[in-house]
Amino acid sequence: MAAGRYPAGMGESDQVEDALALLRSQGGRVTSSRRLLLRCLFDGREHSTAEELAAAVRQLAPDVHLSTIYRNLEELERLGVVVHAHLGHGPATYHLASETHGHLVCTTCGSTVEAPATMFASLARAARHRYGFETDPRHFAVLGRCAECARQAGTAAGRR
Amino acid sequence: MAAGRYPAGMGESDQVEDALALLRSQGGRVTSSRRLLLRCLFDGREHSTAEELAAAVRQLAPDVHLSTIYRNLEELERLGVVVHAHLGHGPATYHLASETHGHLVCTTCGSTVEAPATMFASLARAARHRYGFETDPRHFAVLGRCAECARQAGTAAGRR
DNA sequence: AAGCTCCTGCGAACAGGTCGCATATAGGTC
DNA sequence: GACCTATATGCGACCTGTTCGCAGGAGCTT
Repeated sequence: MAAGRYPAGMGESDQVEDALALLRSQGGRVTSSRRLLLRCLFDGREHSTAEELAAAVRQLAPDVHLSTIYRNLEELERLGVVVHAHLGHGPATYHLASETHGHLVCTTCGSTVEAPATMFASLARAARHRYGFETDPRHFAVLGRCAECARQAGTAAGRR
Repeated sequence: MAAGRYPAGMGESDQVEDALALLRSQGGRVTSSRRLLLRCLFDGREHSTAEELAAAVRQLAPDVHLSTIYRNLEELERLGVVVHAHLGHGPATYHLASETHGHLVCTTCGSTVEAPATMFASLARAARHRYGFETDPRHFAVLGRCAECARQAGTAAGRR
């Protein structure tokens, strides 16, 4: 689980460099910790916490500090490269802004299901219509019970 | 803002006593801090944080400790009397389970709009249908921009 | 190569929440 | 009403997730 996460191919390098170019164009500087962080974001699984990203980055650069990860994530978020979402009670998770989707988080087992933005379309329409509220489809976290946990709860029903 | 929140009339007393009876029927004990907490929950505005509830309770019983508030809220949640929800980045907010609704939280100004559960019906249906996921309509927190902030952002558009 | 920024490591601080412990108190029993 | 036991409470310590201030280091411009 720990090994084999990072730089496998070279596919995402372009995207990493694109993001770095954007960063530079805004007066930011290209540093190795930033490049590594971006690489981990593009390579790793989605929904990484800051801690997980720090661990991944440290496999190649052991001295990168957690606070640097946080600061860089904040910067990347300002640039629109990544977004974070709060999935339940734990730490925030970060993923690429390009992979916009909602999250269905199981409060029983903690698993998360990604739901396409289209699933939220009617809700977004209703919110706009009734309240003038513009929902942000990136930042969704809908809690409930995943199929498996719902089934188990159903089986043991009447208990409580 | 500080004065006049608690025990105004006697209207909610029945509900408070109902909840206490439920508590007692489960082996719990009726204590003054619990009665006060319930009263604040019924009287106060919805979406109170633990800290706010503690402040309200302390107006009548200054020695009630914050951890007691947390423990009692946890207990009341287990009994299904209250629920908590996470509205954005701040502390969790608690409200009566009977007042079930979703929340639209403005990420710009922090205001929250309560949305009836019906607004989430089609989302809930889609989630169940596609993923077998049973959404919990009490625990929603949908982020975005309220009408006012959206308008201002629209007015100043092209900036950023 | 110098110099001005910006970035980083580091630890301290912070916020929100939880826990363990000794003491107090609710509420059943005699 | 006194007694007893389980439950609640106050209190402080702790924990997790995140932010901040600072001094030193490294990118980019000239």
